[in-house]
Amino acid sequence: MMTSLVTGEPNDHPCTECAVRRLSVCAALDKADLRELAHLGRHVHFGAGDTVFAQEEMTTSFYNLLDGVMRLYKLLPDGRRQIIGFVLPGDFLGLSASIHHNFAADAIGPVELCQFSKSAFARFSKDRPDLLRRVNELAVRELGQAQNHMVLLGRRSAEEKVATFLITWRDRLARVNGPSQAVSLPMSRQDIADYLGLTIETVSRTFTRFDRDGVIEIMPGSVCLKDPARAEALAAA
Amino acid sequence: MMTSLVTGEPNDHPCTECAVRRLSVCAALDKADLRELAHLGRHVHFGAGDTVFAQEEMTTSFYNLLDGVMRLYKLLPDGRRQIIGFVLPGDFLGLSASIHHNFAADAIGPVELCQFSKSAFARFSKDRPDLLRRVNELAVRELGQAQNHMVLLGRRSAEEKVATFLITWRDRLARVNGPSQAVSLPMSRQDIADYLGLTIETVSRTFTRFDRDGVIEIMPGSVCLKDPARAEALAAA
DNA sequence: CTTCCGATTTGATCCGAATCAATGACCGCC
DNA sequence: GGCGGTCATTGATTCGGATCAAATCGGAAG
Repeated sequence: MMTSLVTGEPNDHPCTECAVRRLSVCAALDKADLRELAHLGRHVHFGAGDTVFAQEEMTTSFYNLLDGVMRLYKLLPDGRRQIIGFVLPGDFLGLSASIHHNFAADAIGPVELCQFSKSAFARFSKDRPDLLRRVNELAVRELGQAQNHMVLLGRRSAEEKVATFLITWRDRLARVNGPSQAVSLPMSRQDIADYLGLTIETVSRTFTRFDRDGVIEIMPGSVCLKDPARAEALAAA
Repeated sequence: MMTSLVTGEPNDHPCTECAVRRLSVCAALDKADLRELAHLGRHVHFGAGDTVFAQEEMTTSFYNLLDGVMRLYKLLPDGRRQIIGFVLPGDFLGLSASIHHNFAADAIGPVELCQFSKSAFARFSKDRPDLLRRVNELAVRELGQAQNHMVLLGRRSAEEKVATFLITWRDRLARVNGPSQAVSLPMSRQDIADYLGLTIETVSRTFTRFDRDGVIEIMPGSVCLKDPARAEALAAA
């Protein structure tokens, strides 16, 4: 847990060549600012299952995810877990209303992150309204996702939850990798269950039913969306 | 529905005397800026049950709630409703990731709002990093609330949901009105049910049980927290 | 004061998803 | 190639909360 590798002092990759720049918070910056920001960020690596930060831990850094997938979650004292989101390349990580994190973040597979000291980033963004607005934009987008997820958790059946998850996840993957019929699922069934407010058994049964009904085809580490229209109908209704 | 009363051209109240300033987005502004902002905002009134804006409606304004309570909700095509939050005086309203609202907002009782044209507010905030940071702060706080609510919706029992709601609502009221054992509940049982992902019957039964067990005393339009410690224990576990 | 009507409470029953319990598939590792 | 372990699937049963169905309350209007 929590073994990070710093690959290169300050930041040996010029941000101008960053694969996720157009998706990330950095899209708001011009060349000169990017060059300056490059000195503040460092690349860090975490292995599969590693915890990048724990709930209640002090917030010292912001992160941009460069590669891999992460899960964000909150734990109740008795061990129940709610996954509040999955993180994809380009997503910004670490905004918090307090000086502590109020959720934990794990690497699902190996991940690469661009890490910024919170105070350095705050100093850098202080007089850059474009960057502030961009951070705002990302926070508001996340808020919108959270609101959609509340509807799913509070008012949808197991079948609708799973269908909605597949469609939403496919669309998010498409923004990063381009569209594809194959939907890669790097997270475990337990992760999906904890994201959807279900048990692992219910998730598994629903996948199996969708497979039998020809909506999807289950494959190791992914599913193939055989009938996207039907899946979308289940998700919308 | 949607009949608003504009009380006074531009804004006849000086913002310096605004009762909710310390809670609102305006807390970030100095006297000169406040005076300028006063010209951009106008006070509007809505009656009990009025819809201030509907889901999918174009986003034209931001609002500060001055007085009263509102509900924010999303509807599914078949009529299922999820209330994603209640709004109290000082709360900022209208942030959206798109040009449309992605939820609807109703006045629960009569409400007073301070309305700003979105474009005018954007122009005003453009070169005021302090204000941008304050908007950010409020968005991040709301995001935190949404994340907490996801845990509640996904992983808590009916009893825990109701207890958590009472404690959280009491604490929010306390920030506006100061602490009190009486917890005013201006929203209907149906509203509470749609906020907690339950049915009205389950909410009612849980209230009744808490009353019988001496945790609360049910009163018209409010409850009295007889045993806050026990309620907090139910909410925490 | 009485009537009316929506909001709330209470009761009986049902059902979807959780829980409990094996079994089966897929790894990495000797 | 077999072994142990984790993760996923499948089946049987239970249970919490939903649904269906009446009462009952309480405030507004006359």
